[in-house]
Amino acid sequence: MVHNRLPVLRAERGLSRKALADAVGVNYQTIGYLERGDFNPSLELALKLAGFFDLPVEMIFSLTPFRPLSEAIRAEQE
Amino acid sequence: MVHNRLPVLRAERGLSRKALADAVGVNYQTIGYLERGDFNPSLELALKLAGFFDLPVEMIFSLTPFRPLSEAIRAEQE
DNA sequence: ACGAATTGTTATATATATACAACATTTCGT
DNA sequence: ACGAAATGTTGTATATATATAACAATTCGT
Repeated sequence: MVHNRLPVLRAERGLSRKALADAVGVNYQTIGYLERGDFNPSLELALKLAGFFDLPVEMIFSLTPFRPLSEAIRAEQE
Repeated sequence: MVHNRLPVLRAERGLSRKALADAVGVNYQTIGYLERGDFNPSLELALKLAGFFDLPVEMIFSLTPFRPLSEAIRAEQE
């Protein structure tokens, strides 16, 4: 199972699913499936999403659960 | 289409396809398909491969063609 | 409070990734 | 030079990702 930070990243930029879907060239419902964890993106889609958010793939998708970004930031400040 | 550096990385470590396949938990022929570009790995497999090689996904898989590692190293030395 | 946009969900169809088997060809150790 | 391991390739079967449609529920702008 692959965990993802799509909902947070999308929310942070105030994007609708449709807007994100258009940006990476997939159907808007595909984004919904991904956010709900119904399935994982293909590698190609993952790379496009990483490109769009300008983040490494690993910061968006992970084999182990993500810490909430808020926590991660606090931890980093020690 | 996704480009990949699997053949180089595997060769560099003197691994057989079977050894790599076992390490990431897939059939050895799946590695063959990937190296030949017959299809792309799932995101899950890509993350496992990145973990195995201890490299970011983007250094193994890319939407744009890779420069040969040898060239990339020379370019970096300028 | 209204309508419009967004989201959640279900269903169907197609494309793609993976497993597995079988076999020919190539490479490698001794 | 021999056998063993590794590779390339083809075919079949199954699981998963994506597109699309349809609709109910929710959120948002005005």
